Amino acid sequence: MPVSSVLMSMEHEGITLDTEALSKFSIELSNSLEKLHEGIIKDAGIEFNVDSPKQLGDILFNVLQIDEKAKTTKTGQFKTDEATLSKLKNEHEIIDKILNYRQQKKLKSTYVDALPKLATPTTNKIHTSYLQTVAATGRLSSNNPNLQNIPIRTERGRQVRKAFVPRNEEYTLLAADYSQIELRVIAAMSQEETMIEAFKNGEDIHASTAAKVFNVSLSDVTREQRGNAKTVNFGIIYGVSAFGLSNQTDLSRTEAKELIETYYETYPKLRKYMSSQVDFARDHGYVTTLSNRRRYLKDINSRNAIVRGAAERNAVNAPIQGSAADVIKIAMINIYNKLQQGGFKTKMLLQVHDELVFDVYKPELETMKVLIKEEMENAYTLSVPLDIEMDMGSNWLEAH
DNA sequence: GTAATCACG
DNA sequence: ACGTACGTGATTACA
Repeated sequence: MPVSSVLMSMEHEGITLDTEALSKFSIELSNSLEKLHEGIIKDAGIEFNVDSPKQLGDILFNVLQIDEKAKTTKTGQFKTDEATLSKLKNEHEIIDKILNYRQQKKLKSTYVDALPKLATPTTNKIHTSYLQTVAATGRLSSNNPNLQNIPIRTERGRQVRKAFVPRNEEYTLLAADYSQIELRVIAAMSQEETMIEAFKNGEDIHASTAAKVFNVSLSDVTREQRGNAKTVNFGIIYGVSAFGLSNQTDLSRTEAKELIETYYETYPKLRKYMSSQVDFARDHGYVTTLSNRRRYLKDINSRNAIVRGAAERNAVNAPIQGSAADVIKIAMINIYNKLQQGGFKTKMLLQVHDELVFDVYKPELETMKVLIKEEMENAYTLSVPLDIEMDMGSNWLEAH
């Protein structure tokens, strides 16, 4: 309940959009899309709707016969998703054009063209809605428009993020995000000393994990080892399988299985904690977060092993993801109250699961850096420190 | 209304 | 042999 008034303020405040930058970008994308579309039709040798996965699958696998062992979806259509197409990049020149077309079309229709239409004409501000009763774990969700999935991973995507700007010259955007909050939560909840120690020492957790599981010194950890350790660390939060890990890495099923086993030997309390969560769920029918939010798991005792397996992963993941959500909500309430009490002009604008975005009145900047960091790090006391990264700039990309 | 796809943490 | 990592929302095609 206390979060709701904070969300109301954030929704009402809105964030300013550089609509001119987006309309220029839209024209660029139109030109690029037209060329790609032309090339795709030429390669196919026949006119078809490139936006239809059904028609595209027919062209790729029946007409061009790019892959005789093409996989299908549960409805019998050929799969044409990114993972599938990426593997076929070297088989035909059409593939790369389709991947580029898809990416640019997504950016244009979902963000570049859609967002300016939602801006209030007099202010150029857009106002999302935050929902507290959608996500099963206690996270927020955002819609109309969703401002929790603004692109960042590709260069073109980052152009979209650049269009989120401070309200005027007197303000700067500041983004503050929790560093590895879910891993810190699982380390604290499981009381896994080795992992707690790594966080207390301010270590790079993925490198630290790699050093331990591959039995090398921290300075000898290769990029590949760190990458694999990072994937396992994330996988643990979701309830990894050897299959899932091998899918996400270059490791074989057997290697993935061995890595998971070594991981649990390195962090034995983690495995204990995870099975205790599953046991609790079997006995009570739900699991809880730090703030006692419950997630009910009706399938936890299902006779169907697939269904039960999914519920067991939920039993492990929900307390972690949900506790991280508890922590940031507490931080939001405390920051909001401080901003109100201090009569500051700075406003909290956005929440993206482990990140808060502020429009900071420049004369308040030094005060805000301290206040925000302090409140986020001390929102909840765990047996591991919470660490914040923050940055600022004249747009959301620079602030991130 | 559902499926497929893809954007984010 | 099966089916497999957690949580969302928007767009498009299509029945």
